[in-house]
Amino acid sequence: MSTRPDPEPSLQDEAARAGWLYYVGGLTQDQIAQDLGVSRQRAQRLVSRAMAEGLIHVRLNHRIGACVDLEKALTARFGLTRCRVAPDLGPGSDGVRAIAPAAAAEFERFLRMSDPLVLALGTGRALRGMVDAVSDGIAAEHHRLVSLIGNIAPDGSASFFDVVMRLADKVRAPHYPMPVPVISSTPEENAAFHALPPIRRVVDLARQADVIFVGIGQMSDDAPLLKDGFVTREELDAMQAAGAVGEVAGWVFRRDGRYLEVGTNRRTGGVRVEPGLDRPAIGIAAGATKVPAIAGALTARIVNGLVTDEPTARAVLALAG
Amino acid sequence: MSTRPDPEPSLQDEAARAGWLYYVGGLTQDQIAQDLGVSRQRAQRLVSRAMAEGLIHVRLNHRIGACVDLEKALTARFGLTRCRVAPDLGPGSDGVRAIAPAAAAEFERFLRMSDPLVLALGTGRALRGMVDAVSDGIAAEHHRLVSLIGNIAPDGSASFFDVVMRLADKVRAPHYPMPVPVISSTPEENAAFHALPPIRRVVDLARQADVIFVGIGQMSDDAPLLKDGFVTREELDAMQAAGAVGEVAGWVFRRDGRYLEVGTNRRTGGVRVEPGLDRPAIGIAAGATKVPAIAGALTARIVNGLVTDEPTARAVLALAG
DNA sequence: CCACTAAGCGATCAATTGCTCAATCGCTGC
DNA sequence: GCAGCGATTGAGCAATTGATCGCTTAGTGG
Repeated sequence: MSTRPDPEPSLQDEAARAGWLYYVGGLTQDQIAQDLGVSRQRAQRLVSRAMAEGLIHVRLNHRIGACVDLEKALTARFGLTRCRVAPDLGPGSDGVRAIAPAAAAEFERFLRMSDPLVLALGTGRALRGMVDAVSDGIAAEHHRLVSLIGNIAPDGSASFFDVVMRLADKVRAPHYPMPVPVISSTPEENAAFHALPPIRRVVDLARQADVIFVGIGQMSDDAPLLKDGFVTREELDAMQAAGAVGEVAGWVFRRDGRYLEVGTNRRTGGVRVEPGLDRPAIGIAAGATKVPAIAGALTARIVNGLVTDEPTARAVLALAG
Repeated sequence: MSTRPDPEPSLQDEAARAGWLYYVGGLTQDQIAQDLGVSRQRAQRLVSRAMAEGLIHVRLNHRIGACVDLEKALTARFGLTRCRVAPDLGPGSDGVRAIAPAAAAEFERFLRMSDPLVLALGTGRALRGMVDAVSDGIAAEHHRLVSLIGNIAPDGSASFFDVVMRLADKVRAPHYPMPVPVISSTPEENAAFHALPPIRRVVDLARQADVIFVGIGQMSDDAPLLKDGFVTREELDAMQAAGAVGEVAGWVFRRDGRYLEVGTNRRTGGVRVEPGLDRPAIGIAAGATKVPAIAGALTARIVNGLVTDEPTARAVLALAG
């Protein structure tokens, strides 16, 4: 119908255009096919691809009453500076899916600030989801992104630690990974790493971060630290016996949010998030198994802000009354 | 399935939740119906309502190559400070639909700035669309919104002029309407209005605006000024004979962007956007009939930024080559 | 040069969705 | 008290959509 003189649109361009016509324009896939001069099946695949690759962002522009109430309750109970509760996505669904857009929006608030900031980040699935949901094209060259946690895994795989890198790539900000083992095999090895001047500089930068975003891990039998091979079954058992319920940036804490003095905490690299900071320290976490961990981190004010979902928020309040 | 203890969710809450489950969660309407405990038809109506009421925002997160090229070409040709070109929504569609999200994003950039700004706005369908697409919940109490154009219509209807009010309502910013006739019946009446001290204060505020957002109207036979009854057929004919092609905030200009010295310009209230400002003056406009008007406003630098759509961008470049 | 693999394409078909219509509900005014 | 009126509801149905399958094509390695 409309003649398009596109010389050579990339596949992504075509997918984006199809998604735009479908979701914003409200055209049917048949019309899109006709407009783009392709078969209907191809149009359908383009639309689906646009969504899958995150070319189309969908955000909820209404504060659902029940969620606002939970935010208020959490803020009051734990004295939070920021709190967002995303609506439930239904029983079968993944908490990370639900909180990723809200977490991204929260993060973008800081990205858009005009004063230069140092933004410190942990790792984990929740943060990964957040980064994927951040809009690209927000230029943030004036901010610095620094990792709180080491990027050397026991098996050498670094795939899980590119949160800062992926983000830096998206927003074109300088970034500072933490080139130390997540957990060294001995306290001495850890100390040796941290004695090196280049690493000291990264650590100092992370310590002076203006804003902190971290996931919160549980220390139950399905602990991420165990699944990813950072702690052994025996170490986990020992720390559980010592009261471990959760972990932030690899540092394990008890039910009341106090850090353990034993176990892998003596060998954990990177920067520990100190309780009671006056700067924003936002926890991003959702899921039934994380409830005690989240409650602990909030109680001790390891984090003073929270992004979570509806069932988790309810459970945390029920647990911590 | 999941038990929801919602005491009394409002209709909007329910719609928002349904939309969230559908668009973000990817559930089918049957599942949503089951989850919310309503019939499938009701779920479908809630989802549709969520979209219609703008509770769900969809944004394209990819710069389509062809649009980027047009932005570059317009920027180079007219020396613009900002330029956004939204993809075509297809032949039958309305240009305003296409540019509203992009315009809103542009506007939100300024809203989010931490320094207090004076933001001046015109009127028109394009600005109205932009305002509707602005996310609510961006607190902007520190900015001031001021209208460039009078809010007294010949027939007394003010429905068209609530752009600033609607916006102020959304972002909770103080706002300053311009309580003068859009176009007075005599130059003397206009002068009398502008001599009043309270009006002088609003005018002064608008003159010192840090950022300006305006629509661009055409002066062809379907001119908005004529349709809305601000000028008579005879006045339009006379101004067309004098070379009128477009209008910004009610002030009529010629093909080269110079303001007319005749016609209603001698009686137009409010603040004229002066050519060549050093502050951002963003035009929001799309549509085949507006092409000469847009080209004129760009040529004379009445606006130094533009948000438009793909076919309009092509046409403007073709005309002003 | 040929076999093999992976990716993309179009057709068919079942599931999902959105629209129309008649019935019901709740409210207003007589 | 009841007729009238608008809004809301559920049922049925047609259009739209997404998945599967076999086929073709392009690229790879022997």
